[in-house]
Amino acid sequence: MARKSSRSTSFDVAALAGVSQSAVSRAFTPGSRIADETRSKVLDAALKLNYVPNSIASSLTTKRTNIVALIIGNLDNPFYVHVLHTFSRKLQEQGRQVLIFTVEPNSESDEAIMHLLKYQVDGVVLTAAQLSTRMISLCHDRGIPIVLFNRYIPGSDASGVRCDNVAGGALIAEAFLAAGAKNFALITGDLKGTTSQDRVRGFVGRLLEGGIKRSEIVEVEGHSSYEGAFNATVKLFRDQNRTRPDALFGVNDIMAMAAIDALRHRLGLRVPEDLMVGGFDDIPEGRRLPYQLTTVRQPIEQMVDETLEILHLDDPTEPIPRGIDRPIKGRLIWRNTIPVPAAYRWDKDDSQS
Amino acid sequence: MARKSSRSTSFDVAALAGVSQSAVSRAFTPGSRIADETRSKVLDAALKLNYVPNSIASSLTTKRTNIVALIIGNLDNPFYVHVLHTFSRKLQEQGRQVLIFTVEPNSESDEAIMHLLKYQVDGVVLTAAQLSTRMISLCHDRGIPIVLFNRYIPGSDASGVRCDNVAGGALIAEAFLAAGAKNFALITGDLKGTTSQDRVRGFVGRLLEGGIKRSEIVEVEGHSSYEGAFNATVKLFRDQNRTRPDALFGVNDIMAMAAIDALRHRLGLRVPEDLMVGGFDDIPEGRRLPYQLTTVRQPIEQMVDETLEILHLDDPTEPIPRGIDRPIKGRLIWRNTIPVPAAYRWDKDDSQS
DNA sequence: GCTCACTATGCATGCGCATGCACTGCTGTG
DNA sequence: CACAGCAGTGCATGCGCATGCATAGTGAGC
Repeated sequence: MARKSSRSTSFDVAALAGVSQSAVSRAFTPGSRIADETRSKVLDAALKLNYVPNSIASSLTTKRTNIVALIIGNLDNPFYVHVLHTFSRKLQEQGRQVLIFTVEPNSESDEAIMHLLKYQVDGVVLTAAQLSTRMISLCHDRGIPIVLFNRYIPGSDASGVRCDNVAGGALIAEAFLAAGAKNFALITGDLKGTTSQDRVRGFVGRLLEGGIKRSEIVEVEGHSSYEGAFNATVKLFRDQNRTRPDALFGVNDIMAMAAIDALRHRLGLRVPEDLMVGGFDDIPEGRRLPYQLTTVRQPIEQMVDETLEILHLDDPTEPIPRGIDRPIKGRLIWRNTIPVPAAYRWDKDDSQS
Repeated sequence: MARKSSRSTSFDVAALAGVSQSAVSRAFTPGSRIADETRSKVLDAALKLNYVPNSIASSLTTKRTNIVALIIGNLDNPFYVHVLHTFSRKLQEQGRQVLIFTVEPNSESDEAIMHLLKYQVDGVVLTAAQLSTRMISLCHDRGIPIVLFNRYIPGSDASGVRCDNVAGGALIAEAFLAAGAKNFALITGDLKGTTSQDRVRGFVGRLLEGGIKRSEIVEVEGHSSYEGAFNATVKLFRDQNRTRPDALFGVNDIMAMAAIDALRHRLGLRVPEDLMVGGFDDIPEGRRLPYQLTTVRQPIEQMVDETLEILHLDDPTEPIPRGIDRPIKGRLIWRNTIPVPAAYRWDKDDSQS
């Protein structure tokens, strides 16, 4: 049997049910005017014929595809996998689906945008990738809302939702200071990304307030990968002629975990005894026994909810929201890679949720 | 400005370029008869108008959406994330996109199928989820090829690509035997899934050949999660009145890593000195220093390639391939959680690729 | 019993593009 | 020089459905 064989249409169903094609259409359109009796006649016929409405065809008239594009640049980082999962779950609950566009981490996503425009998606979420402002207006002009997730483009009218990374970086710095650290180091991915940038800024800023003028900042080439951070850590501690850092901030959990592995298994140092480590994201892997990483939790659920709210998928007549910036506070999760100062002990949190 | 504002159509472009709408269509259709001069006139006009072909509309006539549905049940397992990534990358190279359908691990994906049928996808890949045979024929009847990835439904005419899990399980058993293990245990997820089933079968089968009649099999409730395996390991070694196992097979890397964490950090045992551990999948996380997991590598690239080959997306007139079963051999990767017997030392492999 | 208001339904049309067919004009061949 | 052959183009149509509009049917109110 060749493909495209039997795909019954609303006309087939109409014929079998003894009604008009419009009736079939209405039977499958919630909130449309149709008698219960007619609807069930239609549904019966549809069942017999294995009819499923062709949403491609309906998109042509409604101008809604119920598809949301998700541009994702770093599936190696479980944090973004979690983000993807959360979007997919929440959108499915609304009867929408995620169309994935994978791009090289930190590369331009302009090409992805050109492709997704073809698919007439209802909205775009961009995570972990760069984007030119021209593309933003291309989307806006065509009435497609786009939200940057955990990044922003200063001075553009693109809307975005992000963790308050400056405040988050400061939380780690504060934890280090409270735990009595003296010499600070930081490992980050590409500083072109606003995410890393802000975390570094928040961290260094808080240190300055604490009277620390100097800290070692290592920018890993490429994106924020485990391997990059591992090698950077080894290098950092091998080349060291000056005093060894006693506090290391990995700008995300993956990098912090890589640093811990390098410290323990390559450099023979103990965490947190010889050196404390802080991370960022709170990925499930960091909660595991070998790590028990102290980190800043990004409230993914809330961030996704805010993103969907800005996208306004339910009401395409609304003007596209421009220039919205929703920084959401993260929360410090005390575990075992930073010694908990007595003053903080009450809110140590090791929960899984 | 309201949405849906300016979305120019092929007619607009045609008008500006001074040609007919058909010419515009042809200008964007590779391999279609059009003079170079006309094409560039059209492309110029299109550029001016920010025209992008509406692939939804074209799908209506061509009956091709260039969308492939991927049903995925377990994004917590990096293996499947890698699978997703590979599919997305390879499909994008062909000008196609992945539409994601996330389902609960090991739950029915029948509902997902009903939804994806609406989107008129060109093909379906199903990973890590159950499926009724009724849904298979529903897809087949409508001319939509579906390939089961790493699972199969015995006796159905669904096609599938999978790692040869029986042979893979046997590889681990063989490694254990060669390393001199005497008492065997195995931790697995839901045995309803053919993947776990086969790995267990291969493992136990090979042990029998080696004269081992008995091994401890622990089936973790729910899906193959880290947490489940961790708790199961603790329980297994605490409740033990008999001789302690000296070889533990985690039916996938995540579970093996969970077991290692439990053994080391909860039970105070050393791996591989007190007890050797084998995994399955070869996820990047298992290569890291704290684990260096000996495991069976699933050749993802090849499996994805075979899947795409079976889907035959380029040639929708071909009959749908039915009942194909492509078991692909995995390869044992020697690392450090099973002591390498002298006879095997030559092929120890620690490469990252 | 008659009209009004409203519900339920059908008819006709258009969404944006691909494509079969007809037509034009041009090149090459005998 | 005549005509076949073909590349290039436009016209018309249909893909499957949603929806505005017209109409038939129903019940309520006087």
